[in-house]
Amino acid sequence: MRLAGSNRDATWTRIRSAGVELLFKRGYEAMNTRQLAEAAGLKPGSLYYYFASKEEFLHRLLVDLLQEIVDDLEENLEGLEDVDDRLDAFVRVLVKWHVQRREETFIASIEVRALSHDRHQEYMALRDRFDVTLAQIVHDGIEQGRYKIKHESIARNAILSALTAISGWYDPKGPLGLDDLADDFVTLSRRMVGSKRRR
Amino acid sequence: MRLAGSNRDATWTRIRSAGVELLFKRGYEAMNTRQLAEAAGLKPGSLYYYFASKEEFLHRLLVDLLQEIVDDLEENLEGLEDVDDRLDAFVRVLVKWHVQRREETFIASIEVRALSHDRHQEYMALRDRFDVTLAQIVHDGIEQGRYKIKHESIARNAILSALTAISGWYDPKGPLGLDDLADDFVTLSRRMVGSKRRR
Amino acid sequence: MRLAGSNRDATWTRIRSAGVELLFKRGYEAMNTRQLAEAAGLKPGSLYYYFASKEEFLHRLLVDLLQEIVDDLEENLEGLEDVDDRLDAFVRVLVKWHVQRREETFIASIEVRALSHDRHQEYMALRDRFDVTLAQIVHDGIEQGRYKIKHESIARNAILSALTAISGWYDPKGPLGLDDLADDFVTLSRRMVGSKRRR
Amino acid sequence: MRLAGSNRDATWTRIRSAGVELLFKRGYEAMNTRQLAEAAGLKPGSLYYYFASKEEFLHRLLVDLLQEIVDDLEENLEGLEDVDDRLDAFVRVLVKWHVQRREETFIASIEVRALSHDRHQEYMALRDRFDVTLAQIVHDGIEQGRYKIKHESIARNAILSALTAISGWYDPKGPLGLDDLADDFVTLSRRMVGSKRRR
DNA sequence: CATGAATGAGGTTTCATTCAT
DNA sequence: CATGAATGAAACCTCATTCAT
Repeated sequence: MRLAGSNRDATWTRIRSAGVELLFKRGYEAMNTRQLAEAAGLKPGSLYYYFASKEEFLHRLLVDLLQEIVDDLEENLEGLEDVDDRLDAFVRVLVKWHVQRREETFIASIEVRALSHDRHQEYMALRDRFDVTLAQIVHDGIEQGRYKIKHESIARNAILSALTAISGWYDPKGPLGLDDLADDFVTLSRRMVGSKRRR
Repeated sequence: MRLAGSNRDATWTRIRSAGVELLFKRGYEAMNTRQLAEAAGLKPGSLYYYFASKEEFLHRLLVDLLQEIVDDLEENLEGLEDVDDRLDAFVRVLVKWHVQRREETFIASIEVRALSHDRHQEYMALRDRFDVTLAQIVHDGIEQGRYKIKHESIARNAILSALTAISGWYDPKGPLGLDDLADDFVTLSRRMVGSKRRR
Repeated sequence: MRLAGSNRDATWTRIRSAGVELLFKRGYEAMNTRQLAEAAGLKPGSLYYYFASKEEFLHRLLVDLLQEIVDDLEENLEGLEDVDDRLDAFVRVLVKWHVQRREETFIASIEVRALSHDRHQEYMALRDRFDVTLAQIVHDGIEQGRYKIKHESIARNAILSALTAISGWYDPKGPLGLDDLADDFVTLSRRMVGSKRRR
Repeated sequence: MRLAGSNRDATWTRIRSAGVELLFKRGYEAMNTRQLAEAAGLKPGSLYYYFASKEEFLHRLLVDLLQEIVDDLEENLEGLEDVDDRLDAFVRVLVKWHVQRREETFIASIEVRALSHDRHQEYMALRDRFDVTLAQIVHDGIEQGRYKIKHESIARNAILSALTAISGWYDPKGPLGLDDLADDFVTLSRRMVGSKRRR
């Protein structure tokens, strides 16, 4: 039966945020739909009015988030020509997402493995846009004689993994704020690629 | 009955390496004891002569590995006084382990969450030795005016996560060898801390 | 809210024919009310303005159909005295229904089991009229020395099951038409009871 | 844990016969694995040590039975040249199976629909051997001028469905024995195809 | 040591049905 | 009449683990 005042969007929001919390705390396999339902104030079966399967739920979370990040990234890089400007923007955007949407980015970094083959592929196709973007920046920097690196892929992976790891160690209740991280990561990244720019 | 020629150690070795492969490919929750037994050439029930529970198995894997790394690390740092020498050694040891024991280090990076509270604590206590060691190096470097860093914890976490992420992206069938990674990571780390040393 | 132009009878007709199709293709247990609602252009909850339960829906379908057949049968036998005439009429009526209302008769032949005890009884009481009618014909034929049969019940069941099985194998897109089946089944039935009549 | 004296084959036999009874009484969709387990003296999960899924269980039952029938049929037709002899043998074998393994043949006649596409196909491929065999007999009889039939497919389907329907109406506690049915069905079949042979 | 047989707890998912709107 | 939101019961199945043999 229908509870007075219940409504699709509000319920979905409850399910989503309960899901994020559970996934963050316990992980995909350890979280179960009973917990999710309870946290969202529903009975287990009712969840399936909002998603087709537990895995689809995870997938939607991950893809939606990634899409938001990719969009934001492209928007922020739009119009920037200088490689250092582009590197800075890239780093700042990623730091921001890993700090502000820490739980979700953490889930994404770990639970991609839980996706079925097809959904994994779809996710990865989107995720590749990150790597490609960074690869282009690094590559251009080198060609222009602005960056100095032995193996591009190593530097690129090091930068990217340092960024994505933020959600694993950052403590929002600690002394460091978003700006601290963004500034420092900009510095670290410039140093890693051997850029001359300091300010 | 007992298979001819089978003995405790040989069987344990089979279980262990089958477990590593399964944990690497599927993850702890997705791996089940049936698969493990089959891959080790046993029936499920027989596993329990070698461990008390699935979780204990994982724990042993992780702790044994970590102990080996910690031992190796301390051995390699032994006697080194200069911060740059110490940083180099730290980086080289970690790169080596994440390349040579790629699967196990990858498992460790992800499956710590599956450990029960107590075992998690125990593991983390040991793991902290890494951080403390690196923290000391970075701190000394700054005090000696050799390194230049705004927030130590940020740089430290960035270095450590770039190192531990290696097992996630490194492809042993690719063109890069251990030395390539070790050399490059030494360079990257020096740059990150702002060291002047170049060779 | 209410769709323009929708009215009780038209909607019921849609539900009924959607139900027949689904029951024919999937069977009672495999058909669900979501599919039924969708095929009828409604939401699941709305179905309950047209029936009290899924089982009642099935029951109504089966009983209504059976009643139509029984009525038709009695009408067609009305006034026929000769056993061969009566047998012919009996066979022709049943063939006609199993060809023209193939889906419904097929459903009836299989899904009676899904009815609750009481409804099953009610259905079977009506269904018995078939058997009784045929039994009477066969019995009279034997008494009159027109038919030659060892065990009446065997012949009766054989005839009846051959007739009801038509809806299981008849292909309306195949070469055989209603008349082909009716004529042949008349012949077959006469032969089975050992009637001398040939035309 | 293991109950004293339990053993694979004996348990499977219990599951199988419990399954046959339940499928006969309730049908595939209405029977559930809890009932099956209980009737077999097991807990539900233990069933899956004996089959991979409920559907696979049904499939195995049906295919095993069908294979036995087909084998028996071919054995009994072996060496028979005369069409009437062949028809007689065909009928006697089918009557025997539908009387002696009444429950299983009944299940088969109804629950084929519950099989998934692939398993349905496999089953049907085997089942076709019946039809082909009977078709050949009827066809030969006609060519030899021994049988007289208008549309072969109609007669063939009528004979086959009368035979398979036996398991639906035959009451083993009633007055009719296997021989009564076999003899009568031989007579009925000969009459249906218009054979001259009487004894 | 190892196996074969089974358990028990829990997992995800399905579905007929209800009822406020 | 119809929908939208949810329920509750039950379905099939998985799996770490136990223990007699």
